Amino acid sequence: MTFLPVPEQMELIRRGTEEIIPEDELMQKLVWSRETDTPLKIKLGCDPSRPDLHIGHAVVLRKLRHFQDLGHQAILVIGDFTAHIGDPSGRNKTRPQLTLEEARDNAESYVEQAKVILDIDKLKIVYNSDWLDAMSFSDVIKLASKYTVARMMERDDFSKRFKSEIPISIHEFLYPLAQGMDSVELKADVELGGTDQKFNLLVGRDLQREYQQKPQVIITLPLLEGTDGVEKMSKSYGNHIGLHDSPDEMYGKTLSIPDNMIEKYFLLALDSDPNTMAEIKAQLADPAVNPRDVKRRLARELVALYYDSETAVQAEKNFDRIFIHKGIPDEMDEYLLSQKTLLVELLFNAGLTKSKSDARRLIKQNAVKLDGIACSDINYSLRPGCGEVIIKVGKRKFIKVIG
RNA sequence: GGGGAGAUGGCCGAGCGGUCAAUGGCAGCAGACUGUAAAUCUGCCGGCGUACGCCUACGGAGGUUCGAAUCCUUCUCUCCCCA
Repeated sequence: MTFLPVPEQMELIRRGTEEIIPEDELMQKLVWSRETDTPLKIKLGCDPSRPDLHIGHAVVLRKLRHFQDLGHQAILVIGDFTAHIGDPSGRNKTRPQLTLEEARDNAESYVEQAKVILDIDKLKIVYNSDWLDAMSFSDVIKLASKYTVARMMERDDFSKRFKSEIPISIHEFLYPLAQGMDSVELKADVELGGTDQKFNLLVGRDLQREYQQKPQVIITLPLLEGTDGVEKMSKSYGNHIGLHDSPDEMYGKTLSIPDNMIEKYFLLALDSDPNTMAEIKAQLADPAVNPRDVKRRLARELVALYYDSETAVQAEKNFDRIFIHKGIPDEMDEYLLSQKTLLVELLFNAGLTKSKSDARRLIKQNAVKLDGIACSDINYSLRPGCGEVIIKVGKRKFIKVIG
């Protein structure tokens, strides 16, 4: 393996990163790697407690992929043991603790999804329970003695919670130490993570020093906000664009992001090169260009990235038909009408509303349309023999009733 | 170990023993306007019934009362102060 010259490697590595700490150490490592023809060990920890990947996760996975493309050794650490502890990062509540078995099952699905981004054949996958589970209580105490409470409290999340009198469990202090031990175990050269992981990544450096290793360089990546443009993308906020979302969903959700997120999405979600970024920036600054069109390009390219360009064009067409021309989708679920059914009943049974009361509310609010005509009668019912009726609920829920 | 405060609907946060399905804010949903953007306006926002109705709910379990989210007992959990 011959490695690219360091400056060229650095250019790709820097793209879209928040911080590289310390940058000169990274360059030294790259120089050394090139001279000795040894790939660097790039560590990325993943949390298998929530295995549904979205394009927010993809940001850091893409960075790992960059390193793979540069010929370095990517190591995915499945945090099965740490998921068992519950990472407090970015939470004001303690996360649920999974059993090791649950964590392992989730990990499989995680890797399955990550395949879209990573070169799976060259990826090294390790489970941190392999070494963490083997530690004895006295090992843990010895480890814990290497860090102080004051240093732990430097972490923003902990100090905030402490100030606002929100509980912090002792085991949460152990989380960064456990993650740091992963770096020691792997002798990682570089560790990647979101900006919310900065503290944990830095602890890895400290612990490696304690264990007479060369400390890892840490690279943090910005957190991508979700479709609301405010909270970081997360399934629990309901603002995520899943890697496995259908092309239509992916396209539509992307168009729903606020305009001020367009640039960030091009950079982080699409991993655009500097030339493209300059172009996008210019377009957004140009009053003659409607930001919507830039966003449409974003949505198209995003779908093309995870599917292909043909699918992306189709997704755009579908979108235009449904939302711009107020048409109906090609495909929708069907509901077979076997007997006279109250509309309210039907909406609920078909899963279009979360309860019958909800269905009634929506009908009263003119949100339910039968073949394009709003129905505000909560007593309306359909009977067999009425033929095909397309029911639309709200902006995007459709069902075809066959009666 | 001692003393004090507190646990309310997705979150924050009000709540005089009856008029509380529970003020308000956020989030969410729908309608209008749009570009599934932003801003704005309107309505909804526990479940079941087309209404005045019923059921479930204010940390858990008991109790007082005609009646409790509101009072008492106890349990669980959390925070603060002192040691």
